[in-house]
Amino acid sequence: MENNKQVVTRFAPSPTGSLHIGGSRTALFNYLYARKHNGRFILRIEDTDKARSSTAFESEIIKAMEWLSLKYDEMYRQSEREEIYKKYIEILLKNDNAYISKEDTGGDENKRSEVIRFKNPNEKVTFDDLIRGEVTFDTSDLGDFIIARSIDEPLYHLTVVVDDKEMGVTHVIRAEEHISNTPRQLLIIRALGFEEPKYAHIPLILAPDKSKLSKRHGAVSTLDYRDKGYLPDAVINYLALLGWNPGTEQEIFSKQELIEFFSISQVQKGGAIFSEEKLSWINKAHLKNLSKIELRDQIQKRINANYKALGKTTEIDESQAEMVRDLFSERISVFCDIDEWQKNGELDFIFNDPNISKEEIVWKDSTIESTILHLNFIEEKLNNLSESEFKYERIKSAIWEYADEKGRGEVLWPFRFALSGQKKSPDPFSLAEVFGRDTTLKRVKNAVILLTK
RNA sequence: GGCCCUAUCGUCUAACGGUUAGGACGUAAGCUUUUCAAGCUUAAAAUCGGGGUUCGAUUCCCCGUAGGGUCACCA
Repeated sequence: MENNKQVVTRFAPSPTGSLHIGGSRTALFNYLYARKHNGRFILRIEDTDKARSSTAFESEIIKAMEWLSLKYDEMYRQSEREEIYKKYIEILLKNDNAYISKEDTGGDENKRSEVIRFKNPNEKVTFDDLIRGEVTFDTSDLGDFIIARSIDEPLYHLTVVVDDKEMGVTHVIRAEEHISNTPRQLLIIRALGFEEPKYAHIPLILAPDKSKLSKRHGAVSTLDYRDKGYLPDAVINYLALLGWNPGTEQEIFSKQELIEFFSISQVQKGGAIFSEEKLSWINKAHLKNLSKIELRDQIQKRINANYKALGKTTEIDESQAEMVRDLFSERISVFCDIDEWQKNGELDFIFNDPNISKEEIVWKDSTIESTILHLNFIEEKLNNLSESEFKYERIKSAIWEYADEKGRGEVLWPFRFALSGQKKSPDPFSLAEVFGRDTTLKRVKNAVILLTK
């Protein structure tokens, strides 16, 4: 067969909307297949419909692919290739495989009175889909379909066939909705005497109600996920797993691993519901691969952007971002989690001394008097630690025995509350370490003063 | 409606004729814990229905059923 031919795949979106998550997965599968087989991956903008295509959408598609770093080797625009299509339309016309047809426009001024139709041989067409096996259509149902508005205005089925041939595309990996387009394209391919590419129709991505994913289901644009703060590698990882499986129990993959393990034969036939919960879990796993510096920078960027969006001039610096990271990195699944905390003021205690509630700082049935006693003990113990000794373990061992004796909640709750002013927060030892000696002692003293009043 | 595709826990999926039907997300419980997370352990949870084929069907075939795609001078 043609096994030694170089693999060429393509992603062929029409710039009539932003790149949605399903399109990204199609692009990904084409990308992975090409890379795996040392082939070429082509981006082809299918913008023959001038009325609906826009360069704004085109650049959005490109931006999304860049974000996911789905690098293509070549890029084409169909709007720049009309001469090529014209040549083939003429061949089809000359060989009597197509003809100019007089149309009844029904008074529609957008419709042409003359169009070019393909002369359908009305035969059964069978192709071997890499995912579904043999698929057969009776093309006599299709009639003499239109392949061009005029000799200079080709339509989808014609341009796809011509481009795939001209670009040497060997594998057409596209969404399931194109399955019924395949017989039409095969008819044109046969009329032109082209070699047939291999087809792989991948299943659709579904919304929770099993309908086709669309705008009304929330975020569907790929760039929405960038804006929410998902990591591109996590999105790729999740998308790959939606409809494909490695045959092992591994779930977290780098892009390199995906290229290594990807295989069309392991692609699922049925549609899959998109689950943001699982995406979020995968994102969290990928977050662990980020360096501490990257993590800090991302957090700083996110927080400052949020302040700006809220119309505040406040900004946090690197060391403040480091504090947030050290205290909260374990709790972040997606960077947009920070938005919520920030909105609820759950992060404020890191940057400013908290306002402490006199009622809430007292543990359960305890009293103000004993709370003061405990805080004084803590202050005294911590006072004995130098700045460089102010580490989690040292702080803990300075207080633990006492807390154990008096009741951990009795001692640790007020300690933590003095530092955070929050009913929920990281543990007091982490807080103390991150805040450092001065801030910690100051906040403990403040709490005592408040309680003494 | 015609044509085509699909069908395993709620969800993503494994099992390519023989398994106590496995894993993950989510859910619940327990452990841990000053709180909240995290972490660890455990549990509940599935082969759409009916016929075949076979010693034996999740797996192969047929018929239903359900869901989806497509039927443009869009792609």
